[in-house]
Amino acid sequence: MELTMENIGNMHGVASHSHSQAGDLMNSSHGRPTSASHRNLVSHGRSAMVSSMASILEGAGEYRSDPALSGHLHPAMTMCESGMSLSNTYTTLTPLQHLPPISTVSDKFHHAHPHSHPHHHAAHQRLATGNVSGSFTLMRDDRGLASMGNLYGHYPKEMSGMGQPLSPLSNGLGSLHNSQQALSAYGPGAHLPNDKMLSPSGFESHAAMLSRSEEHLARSLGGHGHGMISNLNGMHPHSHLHTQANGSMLADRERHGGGGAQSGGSGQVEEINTKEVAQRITAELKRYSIPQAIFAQRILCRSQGTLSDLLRNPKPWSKLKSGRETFRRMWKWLQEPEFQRMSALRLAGKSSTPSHG
DNA sequence: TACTAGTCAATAAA
DNA sequence: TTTATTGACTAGTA
Repeated sequence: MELTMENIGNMHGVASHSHSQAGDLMNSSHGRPTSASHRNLVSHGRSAMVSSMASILEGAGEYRSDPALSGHLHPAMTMCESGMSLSNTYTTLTPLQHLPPISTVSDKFHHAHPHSHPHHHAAHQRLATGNVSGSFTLMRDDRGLASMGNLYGHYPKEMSGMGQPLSPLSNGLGSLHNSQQALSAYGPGAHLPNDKMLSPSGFESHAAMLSRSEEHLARSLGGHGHGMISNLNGMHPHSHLHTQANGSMLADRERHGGGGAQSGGSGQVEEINTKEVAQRITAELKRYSIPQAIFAQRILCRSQGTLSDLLRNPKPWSKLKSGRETFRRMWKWLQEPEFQRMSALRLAGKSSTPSHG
């Protein structure tokens, strides 16, 4: 565990100076967005998490709410530069170098927009952190998610609107309410190739698989997890909460992969329910008052407009090509525990204030 | 060459 | 201030 921290810290060190576009975002793009909205949350004193998240967006260097967090936890940091940072985050659990995800894509970043995005050069600096696997996945849940539950449970506005009992792992699944119908209207053809992820049969299948992944968390969660697992296993196809935690967004990925497709359900994914991911991301962003621009830049390495479009008009996984990477990142981000998500956002912000000191 | 997919930057709208 | 929309560009492929 400690080793992990060291590794992470190591990553941190490496990444902290490899940033550039993220910093560029904060420095030149908006400076300090959401300062008003998020403060709203903070003022509520909902949770250190919220304040953290808020501070992340606020000063990008003010993040002082949680020393433990700001201390050394940024495995997910700027996935843009580090690219596979997140993937590695899970490597500890399973060999997920299965697909050529972020690394491959980030590889494109170099030449993606050499004219307008010269700062992308940082992308290839993606540290060869193949060993920097952050096994936080297990260690943090115990306390991390525990507070997460409260965190979400404290959320006022969304909660009032959602009116649904969020489990510690719900991770803001409030959006699922919408997703339900959204799924129905998923594109012109509701019966797309990836429709299987929604089909009852497929549901049970992947639901079972998911249970495995969730089980990991459950174990860490202790008692909390059981309920979740039960839910996942039950995965009532008729229930409005059909989409459970992280896994539910995934199509029956391991179904055909088994071991190759990240049995842990934390890293690699064969298929992602883009609609669900979009819904959840949207919900999370709202929950934390995270501007699309910030999330898009720091987590996805995309522009605000792109993110907006993806969130509003997510294409079916089967129709995606290189665009899958973007959704993978979103998905991975959702997989992250709250504090790690913050780290990801904060990281960029942290490095975005080099000239500050 | 034409088409598709993914993205960005600018701009409009809330 | 943030989000949504749009036109244009680039890359990959048939």
